[in-house]
Amino acid sequence: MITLSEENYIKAILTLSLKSLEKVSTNSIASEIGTTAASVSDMLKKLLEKKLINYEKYKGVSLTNKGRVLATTIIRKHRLWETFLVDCLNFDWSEVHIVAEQLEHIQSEKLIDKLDKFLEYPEFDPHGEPIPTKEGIIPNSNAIPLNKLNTFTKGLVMGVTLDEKKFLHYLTKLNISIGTKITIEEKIDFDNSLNIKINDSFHHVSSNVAKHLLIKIIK
Amino acid sequence: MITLSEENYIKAILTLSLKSLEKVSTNSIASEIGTTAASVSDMLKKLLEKKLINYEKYKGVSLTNKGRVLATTIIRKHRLWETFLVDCLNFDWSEVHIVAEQLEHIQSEKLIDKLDKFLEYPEFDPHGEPIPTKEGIIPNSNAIPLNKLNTFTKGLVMGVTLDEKKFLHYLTKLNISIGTKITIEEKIDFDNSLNIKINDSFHHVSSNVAKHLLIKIIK
DNA sequence: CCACTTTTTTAGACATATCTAAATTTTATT
DNA sequence: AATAAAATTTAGATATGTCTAAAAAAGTGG
Repeated sequence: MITLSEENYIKAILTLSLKSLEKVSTNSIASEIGTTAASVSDMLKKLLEKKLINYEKYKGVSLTNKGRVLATTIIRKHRLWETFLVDCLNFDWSEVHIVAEQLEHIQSEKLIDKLDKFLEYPEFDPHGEPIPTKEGIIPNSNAIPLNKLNTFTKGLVMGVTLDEKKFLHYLTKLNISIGTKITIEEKIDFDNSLNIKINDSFHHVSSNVAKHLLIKIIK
Repeated sequence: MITLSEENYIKAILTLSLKSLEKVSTNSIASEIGTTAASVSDMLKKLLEKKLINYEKYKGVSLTNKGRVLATTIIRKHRLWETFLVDCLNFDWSEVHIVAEQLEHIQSEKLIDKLDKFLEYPEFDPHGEPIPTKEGIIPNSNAIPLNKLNTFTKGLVMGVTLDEKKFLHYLTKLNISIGTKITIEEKIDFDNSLNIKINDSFHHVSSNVAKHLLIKIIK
């Protein structure tokens, strides 16, 4: 069972992860949530225990795949509820946030699927932010395929353009999922394959893999 | 600030109050909520502190006016959300309860007013239960005016049919509000006035007052 | 490379909400 | 009215999530 408080931390960690390449710091989480570094430190132990984050003392935090899926789901719920509040209930877009912060924690997959359908599968919330899919993918405007990036460009994986079991399985093996940080280390002219850095380890991927990975450039 | 847990207790107390004339017992609350009598005992102290209940050790519980208003609001929210789930999202009426149990605790008066409007001010939820008004009145099907009741009939005040300041002020003075238990002690033929028992004290009311009080007969 | 600053963690409290087991009060029965 | 049974409360624990203050680790500049 994941508590409301844990959900808020996981969401904050994703939000911060999307802003920079660095691992997320205890202090940044504290200021994002509006609490103390001590409280964050306590909570990180619990989140590690539940395998929602990767965490070493004094070394910062990143989300595990499980954590990323959870965080994305919460953001999906938040943005769908915001859409409902503005489109159906005629709320002003500026006042929906606090209400959606409560609604995003309602536990019912069925509810959110039915709400999605009722709203006719909106792609963007009232603030223009993309609504993550049921599968945990954050559809992205500024995301471009990995093979179009220049050497030494850094970016975050925002989604994939191929929904094939073997492909997704391969990505998992490479430790690539939504939100994973990738740096282009070298482009090989011969076959358009790439040497890339995934988190802290180096890998080689084919052009065919690269063209199906959507990346948002950061920093 | 009222916590989620406190809201659940207050709601349970109203539910039980509407079923019988007796003061609500610790054990009945425990089985309604699904907890132990010890936990209920602890919580009752907190609710008394917050002036949401009338409570004396070993003597049972009743809601104060403040508590009744809160409880009615929660039921209003619950029933409006159930209506939304069934009418808009095509949930089956049998599966909405657990989701509505979560949604009923969302804190936003504006949200519930707008939802009410969106649903076009429904009078009954999908289970046929009346939806309390914004003012905390539980509209009632089987409620009849106090002056139509026979001697020694017992009932609960379900609403009023006169929305006049002086009238409501007078009811407050008599300690009458939604959910108050009334027994007809004597009907006076001369002017159709009544001697009634309100909770444990006796009062005399005019025919004019009696005809504007809606009562649901119990037991 | 050593001292200073910043960041992070730990230690120890506190509040909420729950539990089990024991004590107390009320109620029912003989 | 005494005693047994039932209901209720208290005592003492536990778990979550928070805090302040102190300790420890990491980073920074002369």
